[in-house]
Amino acid sequence: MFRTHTCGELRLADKGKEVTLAGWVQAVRKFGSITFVDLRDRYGITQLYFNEALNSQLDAEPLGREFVLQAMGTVTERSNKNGNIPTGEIEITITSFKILNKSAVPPFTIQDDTDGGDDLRMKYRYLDLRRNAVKRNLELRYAVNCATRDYLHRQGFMDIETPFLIKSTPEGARDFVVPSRMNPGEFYALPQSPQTFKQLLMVSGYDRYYQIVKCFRDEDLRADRQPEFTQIDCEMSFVEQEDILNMFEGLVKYIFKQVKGIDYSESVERMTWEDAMWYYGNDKPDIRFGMKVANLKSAFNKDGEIIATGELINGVGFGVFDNAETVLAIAVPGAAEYTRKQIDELTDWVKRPQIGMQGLVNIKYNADGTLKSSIDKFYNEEKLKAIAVFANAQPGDLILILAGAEERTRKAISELRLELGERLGLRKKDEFKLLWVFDFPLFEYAEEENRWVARHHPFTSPKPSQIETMINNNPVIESAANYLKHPYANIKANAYDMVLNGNEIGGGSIRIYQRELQEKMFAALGMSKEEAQHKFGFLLGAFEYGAPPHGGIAFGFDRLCAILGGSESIRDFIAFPKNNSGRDVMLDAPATIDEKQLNELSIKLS
RNA sequence: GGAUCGGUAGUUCAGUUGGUUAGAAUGCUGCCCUGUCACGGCAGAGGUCGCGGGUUCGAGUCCCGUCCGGUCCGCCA
Repeated sequence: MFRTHTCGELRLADKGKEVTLAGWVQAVRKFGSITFVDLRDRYGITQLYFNEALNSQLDAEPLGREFVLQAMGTVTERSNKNGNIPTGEIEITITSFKILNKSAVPPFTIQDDTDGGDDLRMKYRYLDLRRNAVKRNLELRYAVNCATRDYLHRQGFMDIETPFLIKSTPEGARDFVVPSRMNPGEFYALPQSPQTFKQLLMVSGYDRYYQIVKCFRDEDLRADRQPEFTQIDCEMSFVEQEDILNMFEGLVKYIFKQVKGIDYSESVERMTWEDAMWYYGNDKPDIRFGMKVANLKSAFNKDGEIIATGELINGVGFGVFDNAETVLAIAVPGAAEYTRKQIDELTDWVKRPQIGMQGLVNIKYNADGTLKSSIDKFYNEEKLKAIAVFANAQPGDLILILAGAEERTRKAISELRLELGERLGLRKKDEFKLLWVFDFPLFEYAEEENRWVARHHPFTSPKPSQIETMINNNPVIESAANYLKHPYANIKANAYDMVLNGNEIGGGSIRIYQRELQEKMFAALGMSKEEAQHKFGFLLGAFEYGAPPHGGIAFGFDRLCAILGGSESIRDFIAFPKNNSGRDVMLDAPATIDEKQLNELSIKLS
């Protein structure tokens, strides 16, 4: 037997027991003829005490960091206790020991606050994974996994595996492809999601399906994006949007409870996509804080009622506002006392190419009610006051205004809002706020191709009231400049996203389940009948054999874990992640393959 | 495809207007130490300043190119 106990379990109550421990040498502290060793395993650290009787053996077989050691001895009460670790009241007085394996000197310290940089840690990931900090993340991931399976199992969901070697489809992200040796010149694709398979399972009658499954997308990476990632993929039959929202906010609340001990008792907030865009400039707003966006240029409010705010800023000869398509403002609470330097710095921030604004207008709504702005030349105090009130500012607030083209300005004000929320400490890591965003547009206009693309995916159903609009109108866009006037631009989808603290953690839809509507959808996306049959014939065929109404959702598992763990980056919640350029620096993959392999696959490199 | 920050000892970093022998901490090696737990003390080893080119009397430092890594934009239904 290699061990009787782990390195994390012995306590004072075990005093006097004869035990055998096995683990890694965390640290060696030698004092003349006695030696202390911290022995570590997955469960904790236990101190070993080697007295003078073992001194000569230790001299002959010196211990180094990360050696694998088996040690036999007696559980003893310490004379000097260590309150910092759970086993700190005891030590093992060693009677004999055996080095099970030696270790080279590790390239970085195996400690919570390691001295290793990211690159090095990834290269030696198997050492990095020994560290508590990373281990805790993987434990959290496993807890989320268990809670998910537990909840879905109890709700009658079945885990059914779907294939990884499937067919490439042009819609959506780039596919990773795999050459077929037995079918020269042909390729499999790795799934971007099991979408069509889970829909086929609905046709087959497995009315509650789930899978915690790898998905693959050959697109550029980010801190929260990996080329292979894990989804909690779910689908249900005989459901409406409301059923799905209830079922899966139940799942997320259950995860909160099981993993974080949080009772998320209030109901999850809901917001239409239009409201999200209007008030936050963003389809995944962080609603942990306010600072809603005010549209100074619009003569209408969000509901189309005339409010004539455009009069506030137009017609005074301030070209920046007069010529802008959109003028958007946020009131930053308590920031009226920002210095010139701080405001200049914010101005530089919005001028960065990633944000791309020309400048930033500010109005200080001082605590004493006076106003001071960078546009005093054009607006008297009365007008400034009116703007401030419209932007929902209180005395003491700083109003920041961006002007420019609609899409860019919305995006910029959204980024600015998040940045200030961050700087003001309004985005607390331990505060969790869920939000459903729904009624997304069904289509998006793809400028390069002058056609419609599915905003979610081509299996998403339109709102029932708009099916007629979709069927009765020609999808062809006559004039690219006027695409917004096309009836398709206003069709809303039966689609919904779950947002957590400003991150999209899940998204789904009620699907199309009639062949005719699905064919119309493919046609709307510019696909010929033959093309649709060639690419999705299996699905269209299945829809002829009694497809039930169905819908579902998929959660980004890695991202959900990262947010619950208080991290921006998903890499530390994945045991073996890829780097920024999609490389595995430990394996040094991807790599070239030899001529023989290429020949077998009938592949010639260009 | 683009922007931006970084690359100096095993590791994490400092290195002034371009100027003597490139430093610190930590790790590593050796010796000393009977109660440490970030042990301590003494001594020592350790560098193609990512790579290539240029400017200069002289380059870790300036310029150009390139490779590698981080973050972001585009992209990611």
